[in-house]
Amino acid sequence: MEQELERDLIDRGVLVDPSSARGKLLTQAARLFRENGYQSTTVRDLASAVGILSGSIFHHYKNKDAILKAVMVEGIHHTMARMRRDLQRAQGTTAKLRALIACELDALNGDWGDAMAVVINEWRFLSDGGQQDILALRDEYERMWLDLLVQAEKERLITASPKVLRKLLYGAITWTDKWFDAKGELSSDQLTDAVLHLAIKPASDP
Amino acid sequence: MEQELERDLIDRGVLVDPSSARGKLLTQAARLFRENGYQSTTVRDLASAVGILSGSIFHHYKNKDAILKAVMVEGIHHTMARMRRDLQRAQGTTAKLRALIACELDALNGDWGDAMAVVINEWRFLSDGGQQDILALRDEYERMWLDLLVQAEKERLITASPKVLRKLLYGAITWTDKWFDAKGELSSDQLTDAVLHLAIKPASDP
Amino acid sequence: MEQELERDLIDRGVLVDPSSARGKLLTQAARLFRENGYQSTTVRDLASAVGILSGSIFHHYKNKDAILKAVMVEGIHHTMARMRRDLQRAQGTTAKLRALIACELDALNGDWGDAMAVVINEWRFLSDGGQQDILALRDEYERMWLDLLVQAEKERLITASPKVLRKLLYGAITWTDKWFDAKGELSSDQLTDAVLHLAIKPASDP
Amino acid sequence: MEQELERDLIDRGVLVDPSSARGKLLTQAARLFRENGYQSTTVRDLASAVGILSGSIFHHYKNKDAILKAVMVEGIHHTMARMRRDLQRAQGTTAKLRALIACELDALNGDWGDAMAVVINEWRFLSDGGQQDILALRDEYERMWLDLLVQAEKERLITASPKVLRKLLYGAITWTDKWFDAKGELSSDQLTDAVLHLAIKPASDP
DNA sequence: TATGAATGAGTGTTCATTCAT
DNA sequence: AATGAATGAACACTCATTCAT
Repeated sequence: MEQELERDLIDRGVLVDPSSARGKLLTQAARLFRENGYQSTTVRDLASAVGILSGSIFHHYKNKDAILKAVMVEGIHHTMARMRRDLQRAQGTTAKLRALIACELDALNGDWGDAMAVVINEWRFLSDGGQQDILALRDEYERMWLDLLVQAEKERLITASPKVLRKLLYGAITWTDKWFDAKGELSSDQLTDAVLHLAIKPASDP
Repeated sequence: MEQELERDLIDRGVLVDPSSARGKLLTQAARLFRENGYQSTTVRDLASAVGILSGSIFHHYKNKDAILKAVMVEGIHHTMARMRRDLQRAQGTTAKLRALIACELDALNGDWGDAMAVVINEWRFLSDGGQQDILALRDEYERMWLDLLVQAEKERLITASPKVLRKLLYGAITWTDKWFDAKGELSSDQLTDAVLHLAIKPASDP
Repeated sequence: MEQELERDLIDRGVLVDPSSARGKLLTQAARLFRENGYQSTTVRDLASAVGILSGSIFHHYKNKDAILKAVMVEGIHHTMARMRRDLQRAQGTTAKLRALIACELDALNGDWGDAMAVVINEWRFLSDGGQQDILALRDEYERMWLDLLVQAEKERLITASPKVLRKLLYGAITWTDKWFDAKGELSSDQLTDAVLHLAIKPASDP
Repeated sequence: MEQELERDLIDRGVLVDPSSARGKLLTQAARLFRENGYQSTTVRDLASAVGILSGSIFHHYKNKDAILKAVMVEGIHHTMARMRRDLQRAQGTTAKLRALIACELDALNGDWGDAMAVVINEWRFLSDGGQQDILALRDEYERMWLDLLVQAEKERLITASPKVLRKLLYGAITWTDKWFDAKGELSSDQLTDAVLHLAIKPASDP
């Protein structure tokens, strides 16, 4: 199911084929950037992770910054594609909100979790130019959230302002990267519910 | 009032006098580490920010890592002192919870906001030894939060588990560093309330 | 003849080809270390002596210590190869002893004299790890001396204990590095005889 | 006995009083220079060894080079004084030669051994000016040896030329610093005899 | 004499990037 | 595409020396 989604994006040229040389490089870069940070990961580290020499990296990407940007673009595209699909499938505002939260949480844990973690944690190391280029993508991404929260506000599901709530939720969700362990006591579903209930209080029993 | 608190800590040797050479260095280091990140801030940057030459830095601190650690220790000590005081002043669990949230939010905006932001964002760049040393301090800090949330759970003010809720709140609060502007439309008080209501449902109108 | 010996060692990978980049670096390093000492020779000195920039040094050797170690290994290997060959050629204990003395004296004056002088004079600047690695080589080297001196003792050619005599001879021989001039009045042969007669009383006239 | 010799030299202003501040500094400098080498010993090391701060060193000596020179001057003066005395006491050329050897060996092991070891091992780190100044002292020292060896040659006690023999003996003797242990199996007396027999072969039994 | 903060040139080392092969 | 030697600017850190107090 997930693979279908990916295949489609690759075929349309949005994502890089992960079995290609560039794709392998991106996968390893995402992993290394997440594990050690962008600045602590050397071009040599990247090269040796994919089995080539450092000089060869620059046949694939102009410079290190371009690799960081490419990792981020992959991460955002992938997450957005899933969000669009899951949003459509869910019925009702609360269900849709739960879907978005689940997507964003899973984005940090699933196959493309490395890339999305890089978007969040290494953002400030992306060059100004790179940030500009990606900002449009992020705006589109955020609009999906805001539109839904505005709807939730109309339905009086939430009390805080959509903009503020979104940012608080974003912080809470992205920080899970630092502490949540999918194999621990707390399940992904329980975590999703916990986050959902930050925004929406469960209907009290009468 | 705030200054009294600080003066006391300085006199007791917990904090460095900010008017001393070491103090000035720490203040500037906190600012630069926050603005540009630990790794992107060079020792020469630090030196020129306090008007000395790079070699002189090492008369005050053994190495760059020691400066990072000192900044963090300052930040945590300062925040903890305020938390202890405000916790005592507040009456009732809800008020105490609001006090902790306010402290943590202010910790990122007040005079020592730079240092506290460094604790959060540059943690992984601190050497293993440094992390060990500070961990005890952080534990003490987190215990204040957990004890209060456990109490809130007993009083059925919160529904999520204290541990999970603390981490979600921590993420939401620390992320404000990236978007909240004290001079913007949203006041500090309003932000504090918004965070409080992530944890506690506002009392319903009778 | 000497060149054959060298060529063989290079082909077997024991020695570095002196016409390669690494080899040139080693030759110059040996010379500079001998002339100015290890600590007084900067990496920049080494680089400029072979016509590259300082950063490029580290493509060939991990660090400065590795260069020192490599110089020493070259020196010892070269000297040992000559000692083995000349020992085999000489007939009789006295002739063999003279051969060893000549080898050790020449080791400080010939093409690889710089490297051997570095072994003697810069030993204490080699890292502990490096010393460990080379110690095995030195042991092998010293065993050749000791075995011969033990034989000489059996034949009553020498009176002092082999161990003590070896050390006294070692000091006398290596110190020639500081005063002996091959182009001076005293010839190499005469010097060799002088050292030989420290150990062995010249045959009395009948 | 030894102390009388020292006291006399101190009173005549040749040596520095070891109980004075300068004297303590020199004693510690000799020890540190011997143990770690001149270049590896920092001015801070010297200062902390005598319990002062680094800046204060320069009230006693103009610079680090002056300390090295002072250590060497002490060492040579002390050794020469002993050599003069013991030479006078000994009767006969062989006895005198044995006395000189004993003096030079003891110079490396006795109270002033550190200083004399520094003369030998750190010589090349002394500035050119410093070397010039000390050379006269060393010449005087060496003349005592040469005069005696010339006499020994006349008496046909030795076969090698006095100049060459002196240098070979110097090498053999100074190298003992690296291996001889006064508490080991070999006694000082035995070592002295061993060195003596490098120069003079014991009369063979008829 | 002693202090200790400051100097400033210098050290070994790193690393993204280039380029002839 | 890939190599790998070379670049060169930058880095954290060292240390003999100075000097106002």
